[in-house]
Amino acid sequence: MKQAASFFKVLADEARLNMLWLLLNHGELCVCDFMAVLEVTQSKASRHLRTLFKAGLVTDRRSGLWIYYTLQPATDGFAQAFLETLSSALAPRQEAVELLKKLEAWLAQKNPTSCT
Amino acid sequence: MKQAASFFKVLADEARLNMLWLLLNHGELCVCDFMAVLEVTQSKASRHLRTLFKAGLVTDRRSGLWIYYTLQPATDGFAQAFLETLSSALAPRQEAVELLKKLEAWLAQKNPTSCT
DNA sequence: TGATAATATTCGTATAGCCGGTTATATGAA
DNA sequence: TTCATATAACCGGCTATACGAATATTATCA
Repeated sequence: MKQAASFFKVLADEARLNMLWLLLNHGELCVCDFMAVLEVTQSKASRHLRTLFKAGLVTDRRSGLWIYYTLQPATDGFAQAFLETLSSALAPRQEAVELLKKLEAWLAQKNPTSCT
Repeated sequence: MKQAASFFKVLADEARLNMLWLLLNHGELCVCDFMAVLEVTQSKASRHLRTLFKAGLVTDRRSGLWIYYTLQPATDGFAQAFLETLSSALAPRQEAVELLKKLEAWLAQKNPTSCT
């Protein structure tokens, strides 16, 4: 039960929910993608991604200067079930749809070798 | 998204998860039932039940001195989906099964007119 | 009315979590 | 090696939340 509570603590933050939502719909994203799409500071983006990482919900992969984050597949069964529910619960929401649009727009115009 | 985050904040506490789990498996319970089964102080039991109430997850019904709490049916759709997932995710857990046993034992020996 | 039982609320405190700004680390390029 | 970029980690400050103890509220009963 304690474990369940700490899992929900990880979900209990808007920034982290946004990040999970993006990752649920787009394989691999780097920190600067989150910064751009969610309009958060580097400090904030990195911090929350590490939280997700420590919780075992995402993995990272370094490629040069950039670090890509991905959803960690089926770690837990418990987490798996809730992420699926989360995905379907968010999908119909206006706000969630907009976020994905914003992500696509950002990726389309992003310089593939520089974040700035 | 903000709304989703605050929903998970409500779930992000062991005491509240325990309470929801009991309510998912047993229609109506009064505050002293939670105190006995979860072995928490009156203050703690009442406080967390009010939190669930304010979040719209449970309703209350007064009968004499006692106040009975029940799951609020299908308020939200969002909440509904997660409570179902929660129920199936917890069901196979040893700890959760034990809690239900403890609840049954308590209800069986409980004096129906007095908590003490 | 007074006493008692069940529950809610308040109070003071302690802990946990979030934040932006700053610094440290790692990588690649000149 | 030096410089620039991307990211992580650290540092105070602030806010939110949890807790037990004490108190208030509400309902019942004598």
